[in-house]
Amino acid sequence: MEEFRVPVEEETYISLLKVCEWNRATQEGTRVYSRISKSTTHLSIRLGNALLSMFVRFGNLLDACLSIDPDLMTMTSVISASELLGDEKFGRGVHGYVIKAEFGIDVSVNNSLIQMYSSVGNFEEAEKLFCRMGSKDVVSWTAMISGYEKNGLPDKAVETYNQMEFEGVTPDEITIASVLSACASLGLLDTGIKLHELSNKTRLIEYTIVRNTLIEMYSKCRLVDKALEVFKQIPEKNVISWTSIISGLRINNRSLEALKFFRQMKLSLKPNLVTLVAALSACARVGALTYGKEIHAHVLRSGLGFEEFIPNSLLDLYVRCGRMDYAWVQFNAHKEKDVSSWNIILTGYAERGDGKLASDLFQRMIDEGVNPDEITFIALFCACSKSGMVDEGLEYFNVMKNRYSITPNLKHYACIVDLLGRAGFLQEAVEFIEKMPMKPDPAVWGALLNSCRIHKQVELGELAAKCIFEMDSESVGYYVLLCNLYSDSGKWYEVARVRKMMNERGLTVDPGCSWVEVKGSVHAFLSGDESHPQTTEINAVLEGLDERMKTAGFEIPRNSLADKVEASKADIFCGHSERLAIGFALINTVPGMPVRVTKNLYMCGDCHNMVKFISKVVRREITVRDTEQFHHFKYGICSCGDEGYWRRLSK
DNA sequence: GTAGGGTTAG
Repeated sequence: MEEFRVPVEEETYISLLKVCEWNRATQEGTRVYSRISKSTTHLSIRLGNALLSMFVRFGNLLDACLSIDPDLMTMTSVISASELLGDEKFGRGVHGYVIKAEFGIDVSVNNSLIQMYSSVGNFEEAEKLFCRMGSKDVVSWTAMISGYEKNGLPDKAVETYNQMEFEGVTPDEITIASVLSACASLGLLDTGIKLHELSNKTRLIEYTIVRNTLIEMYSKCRLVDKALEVFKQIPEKNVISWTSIISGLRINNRSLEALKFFRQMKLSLKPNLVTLVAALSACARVGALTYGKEIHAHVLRSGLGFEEFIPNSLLDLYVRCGRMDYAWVQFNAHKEKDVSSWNIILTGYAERGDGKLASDLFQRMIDEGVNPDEITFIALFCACSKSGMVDEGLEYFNVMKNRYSITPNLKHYACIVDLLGRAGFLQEAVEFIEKMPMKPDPAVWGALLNSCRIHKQVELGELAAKCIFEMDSESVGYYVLLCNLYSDSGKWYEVARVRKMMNERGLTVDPGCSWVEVKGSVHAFLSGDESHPQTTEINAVLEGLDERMKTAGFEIPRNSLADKVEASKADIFCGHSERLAIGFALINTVPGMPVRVTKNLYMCGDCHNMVKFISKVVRREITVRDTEQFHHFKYGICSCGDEGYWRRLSK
């Protein structure tokens, strides 16, 4: 840069600073700064802000602060800049300056300080400031509420909101949005509904942000139809409205509908990264490989292929669709792999019951200098459990605590109970639970109950169930497990008793549903649904296969449609919908083409047998991904160890 | 004349 020969106007400095800032020209920028500080003793606010903005972009906050004689507005900018960069130390420095320069009575300055402290998780400081503030406004309250909400303390957020209401402060749309978000994460439907009513009364409902968070709240409280209703009422839906409803449907197991909304959205709006991640997640849940690949092509074309969560979402898509080949291509193409990338691919092998490969991968991950996190170990425990690698699993449990200093949480304990129990070490599993340093939750007992089902240990299973229902009598999954334990053990009277209990408590099991992709689009099959136009043909194919199985000397699986006496076998909650999906795929695809099915429940033993047989006689590879694992059928053999490790043990 | 604080979706 040339020396300036003429007196330079402020405007010129500002332009120069902007050029340096945008070109990240640190040295030149610093030279301009030193020239400015030599040529003038007084900085105008505009010049100060330009300098500040440049230094902030360079990450040099100290210079940023020293370069100016800040006023109130500049102070708030500096504070929010330090929050943006997560630099609490600097923020504290500014705080000190605020006190010295007597800015401390300004509400806005204090609000930004509260925000800064709570966003770095320093609630002690934020609360202290908040309490000491002579005059608080709605922004101060909202800063506290959203601070709690975003940093994992949603209950404190709701509490603070109640306090605010008590003190007679009127909330605005941002307050409502923040507290609704907290209700969403807590599943506080009652409070959420009250806020909805309040929004109607105060007309705050007119703000799209309020409706958007209502969509989130209702979705997370499992009332996705209510969310749809709110969505329809938004006159000008923005990207967040669409993304909220797409992910709302996704988390309520309505991914196919979610994709429908995604398509519709694209007619009028451009999806952003968050939308794309939600859409990819929906694709992954229903095995929509072709559509997912289209999105992949689209993100590559628009240069977003390696932005933020996109690479890992794509990886997850391929793993869940059972395409480990694509998954590896994606994994290797992604240069900035993080621990999640490794976790996704590890989970893939865990779901396939490939403990050996998972443990090799774990070693590779360590060798490449990636630090495992708690999810890594959950994946590892699952892999070990499904492969019967008990000793290895227990060893990882020690390694996790001792080498990686990760304190086991309830999920880890549940995994270990599963590891021991599945392998038949039920007594050890019980002792393990007794020695836990915290109160076992329903999931821990659920792992034991599942093991009891596998090993037909009715009495111990009943004990586990009793512990579960004392804490959680709402989750249907545990009733299903208990029913299956009884039915596997031939205790029909008990099965009927549990089912009656479920009815009395108004609990229903999701209907069985299977998805299959044929010629690029996904078709859904509900168990027992005969409304599909090709039902007759599908049934004919399945009956034909039944015949062939009979001739081949197989035990004939019962036909789900003719299934009248329900509580008579281990598969009462399977629904057999995968049979319909497979039948449909066989009719509509060319011979030899692999069939990939995804289902929302566990696959029962009968279906497992039947699919094994089908894969043999029609000479097709058939993949069924159920809620627990992948079953890859080929030549009459399943990848889960023919009948699955746990199935063999239970015989 | 303009500017600063709290803002929803993964």
